[in-house]
Amino acid sequence: MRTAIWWIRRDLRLADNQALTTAMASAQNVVPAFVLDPTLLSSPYAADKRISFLYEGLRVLDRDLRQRGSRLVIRQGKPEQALSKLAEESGAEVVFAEEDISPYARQRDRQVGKVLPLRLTGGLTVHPLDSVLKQDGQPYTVYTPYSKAWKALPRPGAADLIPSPTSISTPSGLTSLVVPGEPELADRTPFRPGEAEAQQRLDCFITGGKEAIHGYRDRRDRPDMDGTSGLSPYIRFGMLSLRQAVVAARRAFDLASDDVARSGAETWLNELIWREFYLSILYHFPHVRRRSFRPQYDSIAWANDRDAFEAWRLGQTGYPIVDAAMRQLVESGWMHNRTRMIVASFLVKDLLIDWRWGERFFMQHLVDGDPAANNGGWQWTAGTGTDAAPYFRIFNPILQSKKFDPEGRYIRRWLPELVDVPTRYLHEPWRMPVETQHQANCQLGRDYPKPIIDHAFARERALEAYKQTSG
DNA sequence: TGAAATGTTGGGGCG
DNA sequence: ACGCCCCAACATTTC
Repeated sequence: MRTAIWWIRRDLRLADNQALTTAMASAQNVVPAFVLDPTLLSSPYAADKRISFLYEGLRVLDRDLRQRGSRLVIRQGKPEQALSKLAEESGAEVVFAEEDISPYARQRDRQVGKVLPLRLTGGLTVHPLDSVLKQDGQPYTVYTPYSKAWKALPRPGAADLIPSPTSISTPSGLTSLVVPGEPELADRTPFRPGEAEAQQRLDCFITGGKEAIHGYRDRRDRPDMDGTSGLSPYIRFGMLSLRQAVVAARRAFDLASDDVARSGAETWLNELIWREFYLSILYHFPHVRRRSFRPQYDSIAWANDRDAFEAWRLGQTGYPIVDAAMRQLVESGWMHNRTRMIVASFLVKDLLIDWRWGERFFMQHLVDGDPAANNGGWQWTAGTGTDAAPYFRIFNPILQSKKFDPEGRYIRRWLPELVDVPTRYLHEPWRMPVETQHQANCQLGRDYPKPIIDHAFARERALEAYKQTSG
């Protein structure tokens, strides 16, 4: 075959890329193409910061391609139309792409498949999603048995990773749009896009000792520490493949000098498997995108108070750990995983607001926003999903705050109005005597809100509301 | 990948 | 010395 299109979607990398490799093995010329899809870019789930990260990532990918004698071709419009036109112009006979599994992606790919030969390859996951199944052929719906089955399969090693091609032959003369974007938006997140940046972060994480993956088990739950990998946006856009990450986890395991270090590597591997588990859930149960995995929970009598949602969204609930986390999300496009659970529990259980409101808001702000992982996380917290927390498992935002941000460094980082509040009042500032409020330059109700709800009351209300579903 | 309520145990104060 | 109470610490059960 003379020419093929490598259609890039969420695989912005040259190394370990099965779609690119297959295209190059099948055709002499490869056209790396990205389609700006208005349906995705103007979706109610779109996020400015995530799109900026994507656009910057495309610029970096274009530079990487040019170093190999190729270039990125950007087009706009409905993918089936844009790709048909590009195929015509370039003489491409086939389109290769890494499989994506969200309901929209699958519907989109069906449309493209109607007008062009579309060959989908693996690469989104380590194990193909229909290869991790129970004995009876049904998909797993509980994490632990899923992870056991996942780990029982042969795992890729370093030798299985596909190296980056040294040169790619691409026909000249094809027109390309300039990547749109506002770099100043991208600057407001702590993530610099690109495959090289992803590799560098991965290397630091794997070889960084007790401050990195080898301390991961003990540090990952502490939002006041730099204890996580910070790789989620890169995995989201395929600047790092899950295979690469899993191989690195193994390497970290082998480098580990004691049980703590080994369990750090094992814990991180489990997080990668969680990601794959939720991809599997969305693939096998696409209805979760709109509804509860367990139908009886679609009948919860949500309070859905708009003012309460506003307070949550703006980080004005009066619970410092919640508010700090929401400010972190909106300002940086990222939130620590522990606080994701805390704010989600607060929205769903304390404020009794439909988890879909929170799911959408997260998608509108997270640089790493991924439909499968985000949906899985929200349904887990809401107790409506697979492997769900039982409905009565309700986080106490004060205890969580004391436990995971004991000195309040995370709270003070994101809530400047509380910097001078003594630590003993920081997790529950409403207990602060008036005199202390003056000394701390923080008058409750003026500089920082009083709590919008009493947790003990909210807990009882949530238990009652969930009980009504007879779940 | 909770938290609260309830139960149990054991040390120490005290009459 | 003994029984009784209190309560912290821990365990178990319940939501």
